[in-house]
Amino acid sequence: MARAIAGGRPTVKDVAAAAGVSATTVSRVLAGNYPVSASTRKRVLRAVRDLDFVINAQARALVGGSTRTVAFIVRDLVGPLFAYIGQGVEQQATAEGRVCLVCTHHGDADRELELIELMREQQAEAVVLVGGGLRTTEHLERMAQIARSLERVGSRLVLCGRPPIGPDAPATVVEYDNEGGAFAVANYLISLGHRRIALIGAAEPEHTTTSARYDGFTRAHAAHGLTVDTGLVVGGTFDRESGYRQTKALLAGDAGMTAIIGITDVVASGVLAALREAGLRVPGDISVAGYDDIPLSADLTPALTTVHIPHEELGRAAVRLALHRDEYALDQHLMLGTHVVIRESTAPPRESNG
Amino acid sequence: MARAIAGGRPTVKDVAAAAGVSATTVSRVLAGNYPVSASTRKRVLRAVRDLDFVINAQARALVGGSTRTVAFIVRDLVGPLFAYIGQGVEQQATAEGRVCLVCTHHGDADRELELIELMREQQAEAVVLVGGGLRTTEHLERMAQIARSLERVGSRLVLCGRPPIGPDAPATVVEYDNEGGAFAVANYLISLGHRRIALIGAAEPEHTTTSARYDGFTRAHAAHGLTVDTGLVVGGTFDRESGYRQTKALLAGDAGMTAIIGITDVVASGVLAALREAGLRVPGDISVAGYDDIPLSADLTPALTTVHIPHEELGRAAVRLALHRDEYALDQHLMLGTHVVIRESTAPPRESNG
DNA sequence: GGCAGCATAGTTAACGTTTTCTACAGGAAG
DNA sequence: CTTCCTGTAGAAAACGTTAACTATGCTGCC
Repeated sequence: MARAIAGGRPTVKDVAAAAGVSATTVSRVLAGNYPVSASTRKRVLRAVRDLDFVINAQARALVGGSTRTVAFIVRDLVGPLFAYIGQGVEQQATAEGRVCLVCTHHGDADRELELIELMREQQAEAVVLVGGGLRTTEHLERMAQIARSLERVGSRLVLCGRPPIGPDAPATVVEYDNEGGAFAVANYLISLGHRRIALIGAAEPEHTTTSARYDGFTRAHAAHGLTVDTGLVVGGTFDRESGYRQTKALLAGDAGMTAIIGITDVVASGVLAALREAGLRVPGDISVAGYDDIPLSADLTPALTTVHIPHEELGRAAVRLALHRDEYALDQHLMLGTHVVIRESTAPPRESNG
Repeated sequence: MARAIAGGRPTVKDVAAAAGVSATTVSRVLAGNYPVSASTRKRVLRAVRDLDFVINAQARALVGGSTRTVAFIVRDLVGPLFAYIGQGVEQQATAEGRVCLVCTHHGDADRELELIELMREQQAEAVVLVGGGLRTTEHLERMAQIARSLERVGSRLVLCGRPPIGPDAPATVVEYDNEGGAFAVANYLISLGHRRIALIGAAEPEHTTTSARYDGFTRAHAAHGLTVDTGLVVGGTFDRESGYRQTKALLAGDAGMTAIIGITDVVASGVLAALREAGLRVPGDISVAGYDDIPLSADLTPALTTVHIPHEELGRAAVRLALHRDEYALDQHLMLGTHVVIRESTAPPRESNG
């Protein structure tokens, strides 16, 4: 007892001395992987409590081979989308007895690479990259190289919500059906009778998220024998402000749409604000839909029809697949489904002609 | 090169062999803390690149003494409040060259204690506890003991957004003025002329956050010579559903309040929903305020008057103080200010009698 | 020319675990 | 009464790195 109060960190040796056994025996009592007599076990556990001993995870990892650590690298902790995926990662990691390292890169691709390197130093068993990234060939090649680097040291690169980097790169990929969700929501609006549907925020064709959603939007039109009026497809960024501004512009231009799809829920919230300001009622005068199904969307007025992404399962699956890649060897590329969540912001157009 | 492709994780020894030097020299080149000739350095760095070597952080920590790791333990990753504080923790940790471990306990106090233990195994330099916790003497005593345990191993317990656990417990505390914010918002409503103000969600008197807010609420009344009608102080959890249900109940009971304060913004969003459903206008018929100033509150209709908490600075300060506790020795208890953010959900009562 | 002092580099012993491998009982089987 | 397990325990090596010494040339100075 005196020792515990006096000294620094007690070690296995200290416990062994206090219990009158060898360090080996202490280790075995703690691990429970070797027969130890009941009386010895009792004495050891007593000493552990008395000294307030905890094992040194670093030392254990050094000899044991594995750190039991999963890293996740994310743009920001605060975005609802990222947070939910991160939540899934953390939960699954915890469920698998792993500890979670987290880093943010705030959209800086170079920083992202640095962080991966850092996680390699930390000997993370898996490195989960969350959210979209650059699609330049240079970046992809660097990423593939990193995937190989990680594989060499027994770790695993996991792409979560981001398309694969190449056929030969050893990486686990967990995507969601971005194009399918866009198809579904556009299809739903068309089925309601809408014929002139605007898509706001489809700016960067190189961005994987944007282009997949645009593709689904187009395919839905084609499926109904319609063609997309490119005048109704406008760009912008992923924020609220952008949705607001672009909606104002469309209204001013008298585009004549009966429905608007925001490229994300956040954009859609800006759309709603602009429409409200213009005195238009949703969904009476015009229907609005979003994408992502972030918690905000249920709280908007009216509650937003949107596309649900299985955020949390995305994170969980990422960790599960990566840690059990022997069992799931054939399944290292997973595509999770999306579906439309119908709320109050959509209705048939005023004069239905469908 | 062949070695890098063939083998497992290259070690300092492998690099040393490839560069024709000793392991010590490699270590010195990497650390840059000892003179090494330019030519040697070049050869070593070359070998590092060729072998795609990264240092083993565990082994370094084992001998070097420090893991350069900060742990933060939080209720959930997804709550906006926690996420922002977590963001602050992560940023400051990164700025200080530390790596961040994250765990969630989902409100389970025992799990929280387990996690602290786990972080002690991980040899985290600081263990940051985010958000309110229980205030029972038993829990406080256990917490104090943990603080001492951590101190013995050179780590540090940090309470972030939670009051101190006791004068003798070695812990860093970064609070925000919870009581003051509650006073301010209640005072503001009273000044507008409100006399019957409901407080929704003040359920658990043992919860630190709840009780501080209730105290501020009471003090504001007292400052104006008013007494709180306990019939207007109702319990519930911290979610939207709770705000919704409790508001319904108050309306049904004909409580006659002219303003409602939600214990959090999320609760307040439920309040707004219930009022809207009842056909009451905010702030025309009734005023509503929240607490926390999460991003959602600006997007609600009407935008919510609330109390701003310096979320991110809370997290940053927590890490800063803990890591530099030699410099900030006298300053290990910090109280950050809060202030009311007036938006559109509050106005004088319909028949002002103030 | 001898010697202090500096710039480099290497040797060796830690750090705190786990994992062989070895050891010694006591009991069962022959 | 050996012999051979089986149950329990310890000794020593290993994990990958760093830090405290030690060693070797040099340079420069008396």
